[in-house]
Amino acid sequence: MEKLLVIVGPTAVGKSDVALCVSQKQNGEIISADSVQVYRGLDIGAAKPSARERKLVPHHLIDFVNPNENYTVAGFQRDAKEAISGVHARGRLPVLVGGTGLYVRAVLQGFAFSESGIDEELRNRLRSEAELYGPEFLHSKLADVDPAAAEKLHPNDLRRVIRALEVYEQTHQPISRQVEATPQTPVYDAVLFGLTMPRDMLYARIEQRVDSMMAAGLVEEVDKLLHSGVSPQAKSMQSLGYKQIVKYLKGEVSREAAVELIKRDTRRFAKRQLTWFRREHDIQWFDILETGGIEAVAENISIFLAGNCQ
RNA sequence: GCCGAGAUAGCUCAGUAGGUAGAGCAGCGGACUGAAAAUCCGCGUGUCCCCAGUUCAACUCUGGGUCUCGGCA
Repeated sequence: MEKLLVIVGPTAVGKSDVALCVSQKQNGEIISADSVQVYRGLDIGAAKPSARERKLVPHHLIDFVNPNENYTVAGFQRDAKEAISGVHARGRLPVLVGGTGLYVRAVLQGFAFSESGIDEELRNRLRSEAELYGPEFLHSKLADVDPAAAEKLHPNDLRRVIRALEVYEQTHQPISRQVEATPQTPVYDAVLFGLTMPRDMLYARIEQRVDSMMAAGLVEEVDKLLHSGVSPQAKSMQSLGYKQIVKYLKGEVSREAAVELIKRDTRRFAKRQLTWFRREHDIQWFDILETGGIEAVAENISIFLAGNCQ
């Protein structure tokens, strides 16, 4: 089984810095597990690693998707697998680092996605049905064909209700079949590390980071993207920082209000990430404050690896 | 200094003919298998400024104090 180092944690906790440090110590290459960093041109808001950092350690799965395209987990799973093999082929250690929990899990657990892609037409049809008859309508429709899935989903969780219906209509199988099809044994010989820090400190870092993104020209970046033809409706533009700045550029909110919104939504996002990763098994957690900073954490991870790599 | 208004959740504020209190925002917890930085669900977190008094019972009434904000000086 291929070895894999995984570093997860909430946004702004310092994952990239730790990963950079560990990768240098361990002869590693970084594979970003980040649903926004994949998009070209979304630099400041996505907090992409700098050119200098990318020169120091090779980074993968950054900057390779057109921001008007819709990238998905299935694509990420495929691309990540390939990237991981590539790193191994070079005799180096792949370091999967990122805050997109679903992407990480899809790789680690080898989710079995069906061959059929997304049927946009079907999706749009279901969406307009929901608009016409309300979310309850779709939910009860799902209850007819896939009662188990309906039971697990709240009628208001339109995304998932629609997805479950899509799977049923496309494959005539309940969505739970996908879950059953995922392998029970791990796909990689993975060691997982989770980074955290006291909540108030994390929030302070988030606010600081948003301020420096603004100072670095986030507004100009979004403006440029829109002018170069990126649709404000594009998935990439729904990301934190972009969504709110688009609103500002449209004149719907003031600059100050947009900044506050970004901060608030990023705090909420960090909380959701923590909830997600808390549930993940076999994570070795490091509190960055308790451990004594980025370098100390990286050192600890290296020590941990040394003891576990035999 | 005088006059007036106020002090209740992290913030802005509502409220109780006396029976230990509730909205919005913020926050906290949770779910999550092809949009996931997305989507969705749940939860008031409180020395009701302080000290006395009246009362079976005071956040509420009375007295005193402290602080804040207006106005006049």
